[in-house]
Amino acid sequence: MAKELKELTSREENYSQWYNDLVIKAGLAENSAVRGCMVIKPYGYAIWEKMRDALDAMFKETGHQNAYFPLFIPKSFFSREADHVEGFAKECAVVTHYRLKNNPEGDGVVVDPDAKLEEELIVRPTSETIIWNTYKNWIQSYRDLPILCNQWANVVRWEMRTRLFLRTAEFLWQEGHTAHETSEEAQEEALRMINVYKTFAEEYMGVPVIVGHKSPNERFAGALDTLTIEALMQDGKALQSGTSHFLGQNFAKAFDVKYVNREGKLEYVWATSWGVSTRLMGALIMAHSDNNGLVLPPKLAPIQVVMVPIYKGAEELAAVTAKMDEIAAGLKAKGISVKVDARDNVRSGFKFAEYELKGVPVRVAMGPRDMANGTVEIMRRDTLVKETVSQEGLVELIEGVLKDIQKAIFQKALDFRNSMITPVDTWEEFVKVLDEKGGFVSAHWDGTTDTEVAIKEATKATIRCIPLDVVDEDGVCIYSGKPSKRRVLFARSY
RNA sequence: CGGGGUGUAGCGCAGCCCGGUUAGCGCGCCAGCUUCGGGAGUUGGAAGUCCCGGGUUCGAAUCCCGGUACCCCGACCA
Repeated sequence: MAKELKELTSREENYSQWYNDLVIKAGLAENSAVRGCMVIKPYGYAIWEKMRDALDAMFKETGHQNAYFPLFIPKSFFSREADHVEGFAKECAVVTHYRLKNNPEGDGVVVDPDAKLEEELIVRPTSETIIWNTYKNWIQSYRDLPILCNQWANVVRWEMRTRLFLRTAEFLWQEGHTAHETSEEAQEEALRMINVYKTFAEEYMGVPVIVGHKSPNERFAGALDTLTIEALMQDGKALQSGTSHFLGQNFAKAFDVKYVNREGKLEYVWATSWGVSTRLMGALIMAHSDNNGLVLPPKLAPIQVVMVPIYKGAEELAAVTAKMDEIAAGLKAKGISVKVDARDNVRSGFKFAEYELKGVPVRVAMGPRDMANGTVEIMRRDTLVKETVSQEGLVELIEGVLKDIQKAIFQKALDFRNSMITPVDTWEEFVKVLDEKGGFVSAHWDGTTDTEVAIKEATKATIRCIPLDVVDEDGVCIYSGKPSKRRVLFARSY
């Protein structure tokens, strides 16, 4: 394996290839036999579980409950909201039959033509329609509101081009679907949840994000407003990492969901939906990793501390691992996840490289010299700096180092991100920055979809968002020269 | 869906152009000995429907036709 692991291509050569190799070699995921789908391996799934658990706790903290809705959506449900159909029609997997039979003309099986469904079923690309069809039965009065549900599920979108984690045909996600009495309440909910995502991205993933509104052109199909968190990858491309939508009464109208309000009158309910997916895994990998492999934030690392014994012979190994087990017990008591790797079929140098590839935040190595001196060697993954420290007070030291790594990788990503937001005022500058520097470009835009589309065609850059904290400032659109009231963020993106 | 590339042992590849003994190499795996503070050395061993189907030929990993899967680039999208 030694040589093979070294073959991680450098980021500078081909970022996409590097990312793909890293995902596969670090044991996170691989392509499945089914076109565009992925197999998430145990180590990758352990990271997803960490993310899922942290998010789930935050959803519950904000008053949400989990539920589960069907995988299959009758075609007729799907077509009730016009914008929604248009947004998803091109990428739906469709179930047309319910039975196979032995091939009468030879080997294998064929679809039984007698088993054609009356109405085709769509494999959910998102669940608004089936959920709103259900909510119709749940809601009659203002006393039934709000409904604050989330579901953890898989969805299928038959994308033309796929990339591990970033865009797969099937992906895992959570989708929140809420129903409210008033427009204001629904909008507050949408804002609350995008801020939950921001907190999660920054405090757990260590990935700084910009919160803002999508332009009308980039909005979710069927939404009145889409809020987004936009992250920046190390190659200067943006990644939409989570969205929260104010759906207005569109789905309530499409599925006829009315409630009796406090004045005794029938009214359509107001809705939101919000989601993040396994794409966050891609964000995590691309935001922090280096040419030695993954760099995981301690809060999401399946293994936070790995202990590698250095020894000659079985006796020394036993002695060193006994001491390590003792230290590990102390760490575990503090809630730190530790692995003592006492394998004797690979050498310690191999283990070092392996855990670096997997992004384990802290490595502790101990050999006979340390045993004699009462020390250990400790290395942090983010800086790769090694230090020999006393075994005395080691648990507290490691606790501190983990916190420090969590902070440091966020700060590093934040500094990089901030250095990659470039204000420009002319079209020439705009094109130049996109081509030569990348990252976000802060520029005036006249607010029209025509201009946005023209810019996209000319440069491949899209409006990532209109930041929530944008300050109003008079200017002229970099493309059309028409007046503009504020800057928006453009970038090339995944 | 268009352009380019790849498919040969668990993994990474050579061989193919120019058909010809028993299909090789590195890593990994199994056994032994020596090693062990940054991806060990050595000796022996196991492991292959050469992506699938058809064709040409005395003979096909190699040539021809068809299919299929994956990767990169583009259009589309979270």
